[in-house]
Amino acid sequence: MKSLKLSSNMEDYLESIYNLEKFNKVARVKDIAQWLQVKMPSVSGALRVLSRKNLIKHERHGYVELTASGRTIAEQVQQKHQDLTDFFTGVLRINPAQAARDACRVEHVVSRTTMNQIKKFMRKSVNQKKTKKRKKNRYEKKSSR
Amino acid sequence: MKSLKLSSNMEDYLESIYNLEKFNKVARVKDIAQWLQVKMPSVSGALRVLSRKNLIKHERHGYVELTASGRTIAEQVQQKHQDLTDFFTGVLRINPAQAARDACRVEHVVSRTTMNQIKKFMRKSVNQKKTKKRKKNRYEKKSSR
DNA sequence: TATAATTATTAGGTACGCCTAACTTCAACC
DNA sequence: GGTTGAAGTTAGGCGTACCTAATAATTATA
Repeated sequence: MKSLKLSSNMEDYLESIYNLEKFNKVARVKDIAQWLQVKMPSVSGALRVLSRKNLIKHERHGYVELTASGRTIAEQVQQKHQDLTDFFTGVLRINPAQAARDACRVEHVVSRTTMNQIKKFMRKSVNQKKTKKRKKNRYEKKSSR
Repeated sequence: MKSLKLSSNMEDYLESIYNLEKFNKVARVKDIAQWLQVKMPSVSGALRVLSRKNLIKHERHGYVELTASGRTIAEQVQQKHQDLTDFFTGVLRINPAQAARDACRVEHVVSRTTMNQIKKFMRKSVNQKKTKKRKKNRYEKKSSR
């Protein structure tokens, strides 16, 4: 590994490789470009940087693969993405498309502290909803008799 | 005005000028640099850009002033900042310092839609708290008799 | 297997945003 | 009124991240 802190953009590249490996089995330059809405030369450049940091393995004209450390980072970003999306749709009632767009940008700038509180909040609000549901059901049963 | 969409960085410059005008009466290059943790030449460069977009007025070696349209943008960003900070501290229970840091970064990437839902959510949760408080108070009175 | 189409890379250029070093302007003080 | 220190600017350079155009490698097809 070279430097520690990764730019938002490099995180995006890792995340897209992670997703492509998951959905397409393999990640290719063209697919990464399409996923991130950039041109292929931009991907080539980024892959060189990520290779030097030992976050991916990439041989000329070959598939792109995450290394163990690359995967770890990708999973962390991906997890933030998922948690933020859930929070935006489930708590803030934002439509899924917009929630995904916001998550994509927020995931790179939000602190660990805040992510933890978001998750804590969601656990709490899930419990509250369950309680409400139980109450509501009881009420409905009563009134339907 | 030249182009419409402003970069995060330029928004930061506007916001800092806005805050300095508010707290120091006037905004100077040196203070902006200090506020944003950059060097003075970076500020000079940014001010040239903002001038060309008619968002600030700035004469060589003089104070920096927001124009009407610059002020409008600065206020919008500042408002987002405030709302996010309130949300982070009030709803997510994040400590003020961390909340401010997160707000600084999130304010540039979060959508209008999401900001609106955040505000809606806060209004709702304020009402719930009031209700809870009323209930609690009633309960306390009862049990203290 | 030669050719065509697709995929990937390299070369070179742009924009942004930061920096240091060197210079200018301003204000304050002797 | 000249000197000096602080504030501000300009010049020039660096890193990131994108692009187009040209070239190379690979894969598919006739």
